[in-house]
Amino acid sequence: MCEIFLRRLMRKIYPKEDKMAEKEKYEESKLYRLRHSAAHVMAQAVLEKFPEGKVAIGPPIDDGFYYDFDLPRPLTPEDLDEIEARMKEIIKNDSEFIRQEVSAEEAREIFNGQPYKLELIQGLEEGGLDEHGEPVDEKPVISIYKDDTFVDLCRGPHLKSTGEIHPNAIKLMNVAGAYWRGDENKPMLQRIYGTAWLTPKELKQYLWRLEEAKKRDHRKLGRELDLFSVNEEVGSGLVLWHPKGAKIRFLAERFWEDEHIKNDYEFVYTPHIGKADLWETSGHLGFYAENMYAPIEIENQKYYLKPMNCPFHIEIYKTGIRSYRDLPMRLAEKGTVYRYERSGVMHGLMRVRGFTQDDAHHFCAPSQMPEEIDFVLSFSLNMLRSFGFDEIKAYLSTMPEKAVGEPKQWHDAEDALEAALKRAELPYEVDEGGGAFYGPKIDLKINDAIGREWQLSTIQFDFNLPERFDMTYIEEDGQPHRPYMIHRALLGSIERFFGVLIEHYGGAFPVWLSPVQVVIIPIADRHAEFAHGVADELKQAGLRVEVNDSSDRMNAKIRDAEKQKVPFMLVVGDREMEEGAVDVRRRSSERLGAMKVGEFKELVVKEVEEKATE
RNA sequence: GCCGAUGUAGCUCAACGGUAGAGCAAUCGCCUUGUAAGUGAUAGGUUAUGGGUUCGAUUCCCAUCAUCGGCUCCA
Repeated sequence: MCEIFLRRLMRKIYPKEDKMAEKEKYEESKLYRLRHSAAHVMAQAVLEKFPEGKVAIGPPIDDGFYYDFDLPRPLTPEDLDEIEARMKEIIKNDSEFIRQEVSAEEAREIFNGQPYKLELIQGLEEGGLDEHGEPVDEKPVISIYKDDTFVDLCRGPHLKSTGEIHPNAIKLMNVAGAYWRGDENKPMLQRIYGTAWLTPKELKQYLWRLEEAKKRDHRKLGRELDLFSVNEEVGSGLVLWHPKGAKIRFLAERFWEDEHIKNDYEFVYTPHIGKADLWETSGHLGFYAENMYAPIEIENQKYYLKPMNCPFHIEIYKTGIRSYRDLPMRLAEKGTVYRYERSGVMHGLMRVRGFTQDDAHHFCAPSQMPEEIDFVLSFSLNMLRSFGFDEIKAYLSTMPEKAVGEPKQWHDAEDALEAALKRAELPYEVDEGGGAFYGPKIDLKINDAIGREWQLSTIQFDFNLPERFDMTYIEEDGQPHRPYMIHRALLGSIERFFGVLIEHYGGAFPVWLSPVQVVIIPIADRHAEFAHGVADELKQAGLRVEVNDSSDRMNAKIRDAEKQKVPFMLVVGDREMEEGAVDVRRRSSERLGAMKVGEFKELVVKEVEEKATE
């Protein structure tokens, strides 16, 4: 899909309503004041250590706070320990936070020698920008907060005194570089991240949650479960799918394909490169060039690796005269695209340079549009739900200030999108003016098992490309008309989707997606033949089965299967052989006891069909 | 791309200015086992790559590449 050509030009952030309410609630909470206060305490500790240091800003954030500094040397982990220790002393001093309102002139006096603060003061004075560099309407009151020996330019609010911070409920986490005001042309500062909670118990729980998140990190599980790798020899951001990961992908894609066939999609295949002219026509070389790989030159022609599939699908559309009777046309392709990503941004499967989109383009007559939107939204939701994502939220982005196409087109499209959302009874937020310049869109985001939000699907209108490629169809009136075009990706990037899937399930995939569904564990050598017989029977039913006939102890085999997160373990020994049975154990450690092979087979086949999750 | 950290066996980690060691995994045996690790032996590394300093570098310095945590950007 043609995601955001002119995002920087067009993007206007409008606060989203319920996020807004949540944010306000947080900002009024004691926890927020505590974190803000902890940031001040930290800044004092840092300045004591580096008297010549310059302070920038230090707000509370989701799980804690940070503060940015300009310091004479890079901080080390030992420095953090020292700073944290000093913070605890400052807390024990229990000094009061004192607010004072000052004039800009007084503020400049107080923060003489602190260039970042002086810049902030100037911003406040001009009433133009707040501490995040965001525009503000009114000229704000300039306030300072003092505690112990530290004074900071600060809007507040704060705790009554530093003693309200529990010294064992704070922890400095790490140091990172951060640009002053987030601008990469401005100086790089050192940011210290800390976490802070009301009680030591909450801190402990938070650290435990971090550990849990680490355990389900898809990069770690990808290695442990032998799913994929990213290899230095091959190149950064280029994924190697190992047999087990590829098996999961195959199963997911097979389901995806079946669903598309059932829903009147037609599959197409398109090349990985295309001539410069194509990308000129599409506008990519104008707007997207910085994300594209350098051209390949052959016979005096420049070819570019495709960053998107749309131009090819459009060219397929254009190979014939299309009648309104042919529409809607739905062309789908799992198209592999390449986008240049800056070297520091790659992240496992989540952010890569080569990835496959489960892409499709819908071409329809304007009159068909509302129905087409309805269809594509419910199709997306079914797809996501099939993979076990039940918490889905939608984001509707509407016409930005600078946009192509008629406002009427836009509003019709937006209305259709919103109507579809309402019919789907989906919670959604509207990002007014947040659409790309070429059309409004719906993004679908899911919440994973530990509550993190991931964007997967996107459904985007495009009023730009049909124009650029001069696409037409013949209407009832016998005249050529411009079709509507919708880009959509349901899983998004298959690589990224896989990463989310791994983290959502912590590697314990539902049975229908498990690369190995059943491991059979013969207790002694004499049971191996029987075990293989059972395996064959299960394989006949389409199950993915392995027999662990190594000379390991049964316990070791169970441990191994558990670590590989195989959904079912079948122990077979003398008793089972006699009865033609298997002793069933789930990876959840639940023992289902002995059952006939046929009975077990039915159980698993049913779970596969139902796409059951545990 | 930027800031910082890191790069030692397949994995997780030791050690160190005098050319590397453990556990797990692997391989080969022995044991023939009842719901998360039986046991012995063997093999496995130009210490990411390329330079420099040094009598000597895996260790110190520089560059490159990659990874990690962030920033920026984003599917």
